[in-house]
Amino acid sequence: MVEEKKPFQAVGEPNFPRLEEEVLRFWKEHRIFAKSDGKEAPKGEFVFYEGPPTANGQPAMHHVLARAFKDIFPRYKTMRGYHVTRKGGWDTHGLPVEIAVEKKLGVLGRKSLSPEQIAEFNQQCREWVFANIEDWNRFTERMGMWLDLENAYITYTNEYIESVWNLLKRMWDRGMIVRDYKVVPLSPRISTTLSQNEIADGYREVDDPSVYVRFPLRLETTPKPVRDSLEAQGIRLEELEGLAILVWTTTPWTLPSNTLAAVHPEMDYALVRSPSVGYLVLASQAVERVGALRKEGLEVLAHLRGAEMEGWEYLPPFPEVCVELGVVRTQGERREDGKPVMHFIALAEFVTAEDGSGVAHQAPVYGAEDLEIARKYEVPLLFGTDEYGIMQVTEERGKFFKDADKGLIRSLKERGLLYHAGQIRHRYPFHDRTGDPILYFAKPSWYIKTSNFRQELYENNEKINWIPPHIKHGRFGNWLKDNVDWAISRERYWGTPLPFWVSEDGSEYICVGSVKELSELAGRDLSGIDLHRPYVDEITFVKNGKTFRRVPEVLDVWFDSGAMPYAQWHLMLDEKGQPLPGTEENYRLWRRHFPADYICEAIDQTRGWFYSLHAISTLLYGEPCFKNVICLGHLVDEKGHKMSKSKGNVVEPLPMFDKYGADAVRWYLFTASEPGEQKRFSERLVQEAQRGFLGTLWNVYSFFVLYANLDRPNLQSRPEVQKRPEMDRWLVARLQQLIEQVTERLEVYDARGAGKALEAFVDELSNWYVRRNRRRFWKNEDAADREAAYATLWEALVTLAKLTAPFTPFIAEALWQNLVRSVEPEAPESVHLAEWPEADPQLKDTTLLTQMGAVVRVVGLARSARAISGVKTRMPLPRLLTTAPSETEREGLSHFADEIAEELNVKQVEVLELGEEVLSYRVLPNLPLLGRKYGKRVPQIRAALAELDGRMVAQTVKAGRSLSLEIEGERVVLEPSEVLLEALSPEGFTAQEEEGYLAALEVRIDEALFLEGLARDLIRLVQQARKEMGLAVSDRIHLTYQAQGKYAEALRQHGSRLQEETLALSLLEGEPAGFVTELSDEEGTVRFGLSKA
RNA sequence: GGGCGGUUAGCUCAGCUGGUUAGAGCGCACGCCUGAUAAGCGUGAGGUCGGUGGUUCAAGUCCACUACCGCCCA
Repeated sequence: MVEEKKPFQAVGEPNFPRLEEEVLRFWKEHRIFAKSDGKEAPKGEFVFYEGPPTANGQPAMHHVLARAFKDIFPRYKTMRGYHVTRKGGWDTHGLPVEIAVEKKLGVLGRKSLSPEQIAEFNQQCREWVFANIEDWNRFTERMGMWLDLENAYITYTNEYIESVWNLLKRMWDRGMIVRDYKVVPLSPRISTTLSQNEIADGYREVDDPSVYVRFPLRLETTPKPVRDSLEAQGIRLEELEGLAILVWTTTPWTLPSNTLAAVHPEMDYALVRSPSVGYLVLASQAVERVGALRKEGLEVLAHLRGAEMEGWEYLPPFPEVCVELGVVRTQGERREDGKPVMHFIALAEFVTAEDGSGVAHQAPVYGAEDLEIARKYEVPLLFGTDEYGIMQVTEERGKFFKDADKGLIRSLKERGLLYHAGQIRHRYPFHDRTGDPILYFAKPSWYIKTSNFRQELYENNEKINWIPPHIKHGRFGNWLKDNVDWAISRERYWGTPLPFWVSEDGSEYICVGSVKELSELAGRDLSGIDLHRPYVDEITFVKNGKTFRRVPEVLDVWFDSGAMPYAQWHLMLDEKGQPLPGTEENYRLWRRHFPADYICEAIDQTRGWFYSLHAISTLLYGEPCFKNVICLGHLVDEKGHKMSKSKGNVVEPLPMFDKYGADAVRWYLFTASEPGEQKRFSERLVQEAQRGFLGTLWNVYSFFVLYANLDRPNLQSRPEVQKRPEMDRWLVARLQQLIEQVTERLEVYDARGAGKALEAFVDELSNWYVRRNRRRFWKNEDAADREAAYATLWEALVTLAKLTAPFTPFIAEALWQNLVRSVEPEAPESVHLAEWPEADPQLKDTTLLTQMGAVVRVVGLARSARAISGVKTRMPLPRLLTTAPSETEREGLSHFADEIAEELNVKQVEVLELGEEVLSYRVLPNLPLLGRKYGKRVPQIRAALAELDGRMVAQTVKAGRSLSLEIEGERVVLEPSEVLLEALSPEGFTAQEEEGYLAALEVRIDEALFLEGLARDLIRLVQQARKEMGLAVSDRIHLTYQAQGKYAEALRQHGSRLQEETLALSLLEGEPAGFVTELSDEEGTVRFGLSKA
């Protein structure tokens, strides 16, 4: 006999990693991703932007997190009938690449590389960028992320760069780009700009000078508020000969560059008399501390508010410097409007009096905050050093800046300006490669005037849906509110060159917006040229009789990535916003993919990609370029520590995939915590996810296949839902509910909420539906009932395959292939080509759902009661009394009384109506209702209710009558809905009660029940033996036995039941033959002999 | 120094607009089931909800202050 082919492929122990490899092979062979791309999309485009990672490092666990969230919604939307373009992208320029290459080459400063060296360096960068591209591609694919890697945009390509130039040109034309100074951290000597990252590790504790200097005030310029204030305090200005403001600094070498002295507008300042140096102004808070430095008492004569002193002029410590540097012609020169050019008191919020005198020396060349203030007061810059940190002024000229401190302090002393020179210990950054202290230095820089668009940036942000919501007005909103101009230039090599050409005399600039434009300027065709340095540097041209050269800087890489909505399609527009000739198709592609419906990255991108995207689109288009954004929290280790290579707590993704499967990792990441929260990650947690959700789902699936292969149900034509048993109709209703929940959650980008709904369903499916219905799948002679059961479970599993497809694409595919493709040859080739299920409201029987809810709840209570009683489940109990708070639920309990009885092994289930004899009740106020109505009287009402006879209240409520109470002489009438009744455990039962649900077991075991229990013991004994013999579940047997005592009696009464359960064709008393098993205890002894029929 | 987030059971996390006895999973202990079986299920113990003060009939939830942890910025 030829064995018939099984309807379904046998399902064994789950091996998720192997399953995933098979699914990957299937996808590849059948080009499923490409087919999903070509699938009909009646709902149009759902726009997704891939935030480009840099591929120069290894993909790590946090990339799995981002990629999982980037994958789930496009998959979902595709199933819902959208088309999703999943164009990959790579960020290729910038510092991380340069640093990696520098390390590799072992070069240090690159202050002045020759063009040949730049060419070589950039070539290395270009190669290095994709050092790990293979790993990235393999990893992306392996984790089940569908991304078009073949057509990925790459930021270093000429097309991309040209689009970036085009964007810059359009900003340039609108006057959005300016050149200004920016304070950057330099490594002096090599004069190389460092990044924050490079200096972050370089902080050291050092002793630096702490110097208090007198800046003599020019009394003739005393502001009126100061005059008035002093007068009111009885001080005459004329008497304050030699009055000086006391300024503090830790960088004496910057004193020659002083242009302002800053005070806090709200702070209180004191006018004091020093026995040693005369009149001084300093922060009141600092008076005692500063006096102590010179071991003298400072006598406070008057108080001034910081704001009053604004504009008060002083004589700087090195007044000759400003003339020497040619910034002004004479000392004390004034501007056309009569105001001083520099050297006056300014207001600044950042000033404190914690250290120093509460008056901050301002040398704007050497501090970012100082530069801000200088801009505000329109004060010029005094460059006391060059960009290598060499002093250019004073007698210390030619010295390294740090070495100038001593001489300058001596000089201050000679000039009679020094109040005190000491030392302070603080943290200061050093460049660890040169060992030099960092020099903060104002360098000319290119800016985009984003601060002019603060309002627009903020308003456009209002249109974006942020997940989690607090980012919108928190981290991102605040950042926009305090927006400062975007510094876009970098003195680097590997980046998009700034397309700005400057005339030789520095007076004219030209921004180039395309290769074609550059060709025209240069008078030759440049279409083949590499748009990187050094090649673009070599292009010069003459216009209006002047030779133009490119400025040396390259572009901030964040501009590269923020330009991807346009540059990924090589968008090229003219000044009117129309596509340049020949780029119409690019334009069309861009329009179709702008703005994005959804993007997702980790929280560190608020100031990175999220910002650059937002800034560019707001400035050029006046609208946001993404509508929904998930901002992921960081991944940390199990102890909440950052994962880092040095700590050795990094969890590699690929080994996790190989051990537990990508689905398990994905599931964990989706459901572990809110996406915006920091997530603790460890192998153990992934394992938990695998065992919990995926394992249970797999179990149900394998259960189905096991029995379906035996029974061969007809799944092509399934019985109508209305004609199926109630239990099936319940599962169908529950399934509709699930579809609604998952869909609703995914619509609002809540993967976790959807996942939780799936978990709850799978748990109920396994531990309620399958558990309760096992018998219907095994040896069920009732064909209609059996077919209904298979149909229902099959539908549930198929629907689950679809609902889980976006989350766990592999296991979903495995289910689909095995369950659907064999039954419905017309079905889509892959679950990922299937349509998202729609809930059928007709099938969602809410009454049934409520009733089954009560059943499950009561069963739980009864299990608890049984555990307390100590009587094991195998022993039948005569009766369960039960009730629930609502009429509907009580009906449900009656309706499913047989299910409950069987589940709990009780003979009878009795549902008690409200107010029945055996029940007593706790009477509680319905607080949400009563609280609003009675306020302060709630505690009294509560107390009064507790006094009442519960059964009487129950009867009143049952009759729909209101309840009358007497509270402190006043009558209070409560509606039936305003009180809650909770049934209490009746006397003489082992019971559990909770919120109105009750399960009370009658623990009384008579002879008949006892024998029945013993019979179940015997059944179990034989079943165990069958298993030990290695029989198949369908094998028939013959039984022989010898029994004494109660067991003999149990067999007499329940022998046929035993035969039925154990598939025994005969049960004969006699010498046990074949496989022998026995049992002996105080109830008697029994020996069985089993032989295969 | 500023901004944002977090702090709930041994661990990982829920807890909607304030409302009855604060939940889940894992772990632990105990038990059940035995034709989903080298699986499955249940029950139980375990929490002063970081702290203090306030608002309220009622606070894990709202307000103020504060401590600690994390991230970002300076």
